[in-house]
Amino acid sequence: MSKERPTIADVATRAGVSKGAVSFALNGRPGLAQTTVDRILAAADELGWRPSNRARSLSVSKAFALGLVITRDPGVLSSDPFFPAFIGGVESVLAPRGQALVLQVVAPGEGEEAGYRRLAQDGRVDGVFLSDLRHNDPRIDLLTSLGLPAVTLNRPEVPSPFPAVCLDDRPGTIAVVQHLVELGHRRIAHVAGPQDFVHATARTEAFVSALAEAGLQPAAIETSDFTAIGGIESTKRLLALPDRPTAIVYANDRMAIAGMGAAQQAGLRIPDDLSVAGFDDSELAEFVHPGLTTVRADPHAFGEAAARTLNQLIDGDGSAVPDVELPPARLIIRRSTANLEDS
Amino acid sequence: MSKERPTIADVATRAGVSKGAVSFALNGRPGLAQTTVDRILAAADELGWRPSNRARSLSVSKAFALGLVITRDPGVLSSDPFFPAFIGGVESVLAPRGQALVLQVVAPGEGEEAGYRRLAQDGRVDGVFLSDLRHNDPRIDLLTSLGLPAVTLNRPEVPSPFPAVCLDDRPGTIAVVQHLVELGHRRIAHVAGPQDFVHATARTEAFVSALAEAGLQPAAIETSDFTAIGGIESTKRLLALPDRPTAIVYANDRMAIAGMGAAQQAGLRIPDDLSVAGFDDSELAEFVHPGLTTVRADPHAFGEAAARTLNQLIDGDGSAVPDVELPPARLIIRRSTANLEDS
DNA sequence: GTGAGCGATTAAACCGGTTTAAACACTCAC
DNA sequence: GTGAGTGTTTAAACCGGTTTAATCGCTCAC
Repeated sequence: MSKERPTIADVATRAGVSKGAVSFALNGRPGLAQTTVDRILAAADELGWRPSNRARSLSVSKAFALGLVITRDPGVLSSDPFFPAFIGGVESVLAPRGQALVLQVVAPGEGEEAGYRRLAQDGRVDGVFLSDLRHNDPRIDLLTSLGLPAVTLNRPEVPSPFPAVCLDDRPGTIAVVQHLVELGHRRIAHVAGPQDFVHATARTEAFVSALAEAGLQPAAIETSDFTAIGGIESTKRLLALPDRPTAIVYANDRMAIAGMGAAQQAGLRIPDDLSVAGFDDSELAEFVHPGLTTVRADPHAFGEAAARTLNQLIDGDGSAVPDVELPPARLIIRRSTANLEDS
Repeated sequence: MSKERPTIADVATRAGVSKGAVSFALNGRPGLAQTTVDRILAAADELGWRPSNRARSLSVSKAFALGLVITRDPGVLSSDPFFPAFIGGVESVLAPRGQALVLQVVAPGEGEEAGYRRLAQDGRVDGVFLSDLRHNDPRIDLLTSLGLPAVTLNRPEVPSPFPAVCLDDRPGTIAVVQHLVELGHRRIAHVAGPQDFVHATARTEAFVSALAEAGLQPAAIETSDFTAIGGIESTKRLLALPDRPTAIVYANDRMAIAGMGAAQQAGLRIPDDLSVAGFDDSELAEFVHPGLTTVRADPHAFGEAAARTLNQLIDGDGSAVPDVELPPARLIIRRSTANLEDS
């Protein structure tokens, strides 16, 4: 067998037609007799021919790939349960279509813009996912000026030229608060994520409004950074409060688990002395001691929906692509939250 | 300003030379007068021209991209501290060279081979990283037959056609065992990873031989799967042993943290009743309660070295690319290991 | 019998680079 | 003055597809 892979010309010769005819047959374009199409496809099959991505890329000016730029410190990225599952969902859409995923991990503030710019200018991708959406996110204007299609994960507050795929974090957060209120808690604090992230403020607002719904005020709100160390520091400050909260709602599991460790180290028993809830349902949440009450979304479905939407936008005829709303996150109750024994 | 990006023909016209001359100038090939080269580069600069990746890909038959296939359950992949940092290291090498990273996440046993095949046949990448190397790894033959260059992360026991980039896990494991022995432990157990992985057996063997060095036998060896749930089950079995071990060495942090939770749930105090050590130094290791004694490698450097080596192989003239040996992992002592109070 | 009309097919241009072989200009030796 | 040799430059082929415009063969109407 020859080592060289067959080209469209080989198929054409074999089927006794022109290159153009093969191209037409492959792409199912009308204007060819059915018998000819069959003959061409058979020839292609016998030769094991698959059209060259590179040649197609050049002639149709498409990359057949999508891009994901993760702007995050590698240390923080690890133990983030979102991206692996999200990427899995994306791939489940891309693979059957023969598309690829180009990934970039850049440190915050350092080369983020350059990352997108490179992806666009090198023509590496046909569109990108805009994850970790920020308020007044500069990337929206950047991508607009680069002419690179995009899909935002969650919805920016200002009208955006891009379709949004949304997984509402609020119902989950509200459920956590209601759960704690039902358990009798009245002094409930919140450790929030960085408030420049849309999903972080969404969780914070949901926390506040759910409390208000119950006629309560936040015991305190600490703005942290989603990291373990940040969670610990915030926790220490909360525990040092004159009127110590009886429950803490963290904006993610990592801060919650770390915060739980800090509380335990300070001699508090969980959940007897302090109830703790997280957000994400990361793998460890179930298995730390005590198991962490948290909120579980479906990042895999998120990835699927985002990929499908982005492809719609790319393939589209210019008509607007509708936003997608995913089913909200669910409360997962474990041992880290319990009845308030005495207030 | 025109929306169209300039092509090599535009630059040629502007500099008053032929397309070929521009190509020569760009690639620094000899045979052009210096003054001409300068003129061409100036023209390219003024036009803001950057050669099209797609066109180059087609004519030189290269993708200017590397591939990483992660064969892992997304649930297990999350909270794995290795890959984000590894990818960060890879990118730090690729970005300046204008290369991209194509990522695939596939579930174990499901489409792994297809993943590599697709990457190769679509000409998406010029080479791939072979991570989570297994014994008699079928991917080595697969890639050989696909003609796709590769670098193995760690060294297969059989001679391989690919260069290996190695981070020896043994010194770290040995250090853990020595540390425990010095603390007075004599009944030390091990929770291992799946023994088809090279790095898993390396840790197990190091565990056994380090104990032997101290004149000891393993209290028990549980083969687990690197997951939290697996770590818990193994831990329960170990704790139910007639001669319960006083220390457990886990093959990764995730199993260690989950195992620690299980032990605590069973009423054991750590480290008073049981010492626990992990492997990886994941973000949470420092912050769980008590802080986890573990072993820290440098996945970022691993990624850098792997990318550099793979590029050497791809760019190379066919001469052998030497294996790379990275500095071994270091022991990080925290609160989860302590003196044996009474034996 | 001729031309219009139509479906099927193809030749050739094109995408934007790289690379080969040939042409060119110039100097130098004999 | 001719030929060889050297250093520059270019025209054209090539990579492997897609796409446009033209051509071909055929039927049918008049």
